[in-house]
Amino acid sequence: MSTPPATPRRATITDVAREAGTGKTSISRYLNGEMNVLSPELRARIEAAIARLDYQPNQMARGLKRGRNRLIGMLLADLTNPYSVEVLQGVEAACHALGLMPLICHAANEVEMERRYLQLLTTYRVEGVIVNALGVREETLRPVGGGGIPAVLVDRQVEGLVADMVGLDNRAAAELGARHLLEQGFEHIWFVVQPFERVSSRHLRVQAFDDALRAHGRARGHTLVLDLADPAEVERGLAELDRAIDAVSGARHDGRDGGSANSKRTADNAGEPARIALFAANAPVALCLALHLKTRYGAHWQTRVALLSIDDPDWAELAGITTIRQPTYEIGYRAVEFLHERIEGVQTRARDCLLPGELIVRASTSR
Amino acid sequence: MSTPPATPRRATITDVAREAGTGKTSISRYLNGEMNVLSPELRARIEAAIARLDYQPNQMARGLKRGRNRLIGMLLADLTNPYSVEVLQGVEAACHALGLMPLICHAANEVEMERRYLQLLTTYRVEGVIVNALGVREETLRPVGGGGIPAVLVDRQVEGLVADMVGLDNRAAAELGARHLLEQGFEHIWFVVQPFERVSSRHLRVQAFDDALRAHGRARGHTLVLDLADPAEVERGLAELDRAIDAVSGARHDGRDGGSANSKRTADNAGEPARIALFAANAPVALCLALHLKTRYGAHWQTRVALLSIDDPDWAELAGITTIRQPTYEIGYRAVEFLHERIEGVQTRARDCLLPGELIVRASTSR
DNA sequence: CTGTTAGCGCATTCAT
DNA sequence: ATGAATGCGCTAACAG
Repeated sequence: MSTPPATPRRATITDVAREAGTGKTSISRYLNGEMNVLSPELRARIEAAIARLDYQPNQMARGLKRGRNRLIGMLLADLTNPYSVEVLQGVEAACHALGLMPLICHAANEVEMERRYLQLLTTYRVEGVIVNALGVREETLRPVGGGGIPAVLVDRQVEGLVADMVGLDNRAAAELGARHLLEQGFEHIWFVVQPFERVSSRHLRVQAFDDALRAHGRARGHTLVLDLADPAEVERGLAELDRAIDAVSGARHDGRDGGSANSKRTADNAGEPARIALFAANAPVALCLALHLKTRYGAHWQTRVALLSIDDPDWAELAGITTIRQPTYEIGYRAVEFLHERIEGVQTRARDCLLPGELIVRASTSR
Repeated sequence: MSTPPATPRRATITDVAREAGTGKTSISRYLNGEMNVLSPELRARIEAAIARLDYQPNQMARGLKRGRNRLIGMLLADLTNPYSVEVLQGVEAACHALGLMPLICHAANEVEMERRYLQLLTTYRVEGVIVNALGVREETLRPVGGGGIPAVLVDRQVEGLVADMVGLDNRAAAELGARHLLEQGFEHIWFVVQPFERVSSRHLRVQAFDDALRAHGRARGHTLVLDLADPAEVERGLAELDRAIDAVSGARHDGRDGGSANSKRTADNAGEPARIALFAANAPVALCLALHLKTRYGAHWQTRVALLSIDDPDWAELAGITTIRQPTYEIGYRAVEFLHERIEGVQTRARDCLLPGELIVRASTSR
C-alpha cells in the first residue's frame, strides 16, 4: 500500500553500468561514440542494458562536467512579426544541422523582458546568443574577444557592441523600393517607420530612402514616425498622413466613404490623379497603414494611395501589396553559423553579413 | 604574452565563498532566500562578494542537485500559424508568473521533428511538456499518474493518452459559425478543413458542423479536405470547390476576371444571387481559400462567395472576413497552470478545459 | 547562526 | 580494452 514515487526516477549511468555488469567509464565511452575502444562484446551488452532501462543521458550533468551544454539562446523582440518566425525557421534548421539546441526567448517588445531573459540565459550557461532585440545594451554580451558570452546580432546593431551581425542590406532595400516608386511615377512618397533612434536597421532604411529621393530631385519625400506601441501617437501620425493625402489628391474625400464601389478605378479627371505612395518600413507598419486606409477610404483604398512594404507577410499577396522580401531563412541560418564559429573559438574581427532583399511587384504600385 | 582563456570562466559558488570569507553553505542559503538564518553582517559580505564577482548561480548545477530545473518544454506543431504564437504569449506570461522557463520547440509540421524534440526535452530533464503536435503518440508522455513526464495537451487530444487538455470549445465554435451562416441565409455551405484523422480538434469541428447543418434541415452542407502540405492535393480540392461554386451561382464565371470593377456589388438578377459560403476550419485554410478565390474571381471575390473562418489572424480585419476568435492567450495560460499543478504533484484525474470562441462579424458574411 | 561532508550524473585522467 | 577515482557547481543533511 505504499505510494509509488511521483516520477519513477530515470535510469542513470550507474544503473546502466550495473545492468551491463561493467564500469561507468565504458558506458560513458559508449555514449560519446568512442566505439574503437570497446570490444564488440561489451558494446553489445551496453546497448542491451541501455535499451532495457530506456536510458537517456542527462544533458545537464554532461554539460556540468564538460563545461558546454550545446544550448544557445535566441532572443526575439517580437514573435508577432512574421519576420521573426521566418528567421527562426532558419535558426532551427542550422541548429539541427550543428547539434545545437536553441532556447527561444520572446521579449514581446519589452526591454525589461529582454534584460530578464538575457540574464536567465546566462544563468543556464548557454554557449552563445542570437539577439534580435530593441533595448539590449548589455555588458553580458561579448564585444568580440571580450568577456561575456558570444553573441551575434540579427537585423540590428547594438550600440557599443562589436559583434557579428547578419541581416538585410537595408540601404539597398530601401533604395530598391524608392526607385521602384519613382519609376512608377509617384511624386509624393511617404516613408513610414517605427521610432528608429535605437534600431539601426530602421535608421538605415530611413536614411537610404532620404538619399534616394534627394538624388532623384523631382519627387518629394517625407518621413512619418509611427509608434505602434502608443495608440495616441498612432492616431496623430495617421491624421497627419490623412492631411497629406488630402492635400495631394485634391481633398476629394468628402465623407465616411470615399466612393468605394461607385468610383470606378479608371481616372476621374483627365490623366491619372496624383496618387500618393506610402513606403512602410516593415510589415507591422504596413498592416497598420492598410487597416487605417481601408476604414477611411473603404475597400477601394488602393485606388487612392499606393502601398509598398519591406517584409513580405502572407497577407501581402491577398491584399495585392508590393513588397520587398527579406531572405529571412538565410538570415537565421547564417546567424547560427556565425555563432557556432565563435563558440568554437574563431577570433577574426566582427563580420557583417548583409543579404539582399527581393522586390515583389503587385497591384498596389502598378498604374 | 599568454593568451587569455576564450571564456573567462564565470565565478562559482566557491569563488564567492572565498571572496566573502565564509563557507559555501552560507552562499547557498543566501541564494535560496533563507535570510532569517543569516546574520545581517554575513549577509552584507555575501552581497558584496556576489556583486564584485558578478556571480550568477549555475542553474544546471542547481538542477542536477535538487532534481528540478524549472524547465518546461513547449512543443509547437507550427509557429507559422498565428494561433501558435498567440498561445505562446499566454504560456510565457504564465511561466513568468510561476518561475518556469519554457523551452520552445518548433516542429514545423514534421512528425519526425516532434519525436526528436520530445526526446531532446526529455534529455534536458524538463519537468513537464505542453504539447501541440500532430503526430505525438509517445510513451514518453505520462498518461496521468503513469510513467513519463507530466504533459498537458493544447488544442488537440492525443490518442491513447490520458492527460489534461485545454483548448477551444470546438463543437460550440463550429456550431456558432454554422448558425451564423444559416441565419445569413446561405444555403450552400462548405466546411473546408485539413486532414483531420489525427487531429481531434479538426474532427470535432467537422462533426459539429455536420450536426448543425443536419439539424437545420434546409441548407446543404459539404466538407472539403484540403491537405495544405501537398500542393497537388490542394489544387484538386480547389478545383472541386470551383465546380461547386459555379454550379450554385450559375456558372457566370466566363473568363479570367469575373467582372471585378464593373460588376457593381448590387444584385445582378432580381433578388440576391445564391451566394455560397465557405467555412474555413482555421486560418491557414482560410488564407489558402482567399488567395485562390482572389486569383480566380479577382479583387471582388467576396461578392461571389462568403468566407468565415475559425481563428482571427491580423489580416482578417483587412480582408473583412468574419471569424471566430479563439481565446488563445487564456489557452496558453491555463495550460501552464495545469502543468504546474501536475508538476507539483496534483493527482486528480485528467481535466478538460474548453474555452468559448467569439464570433466577429465582418463584411464577408453580411448581405 | 555557521561550516563540513557527501553526493546529484557524468567525463576524464590515470592506472591496469 | 577496461575500471577506479576525482571533481564540475551546487544543495542538503549533519554537526558544531
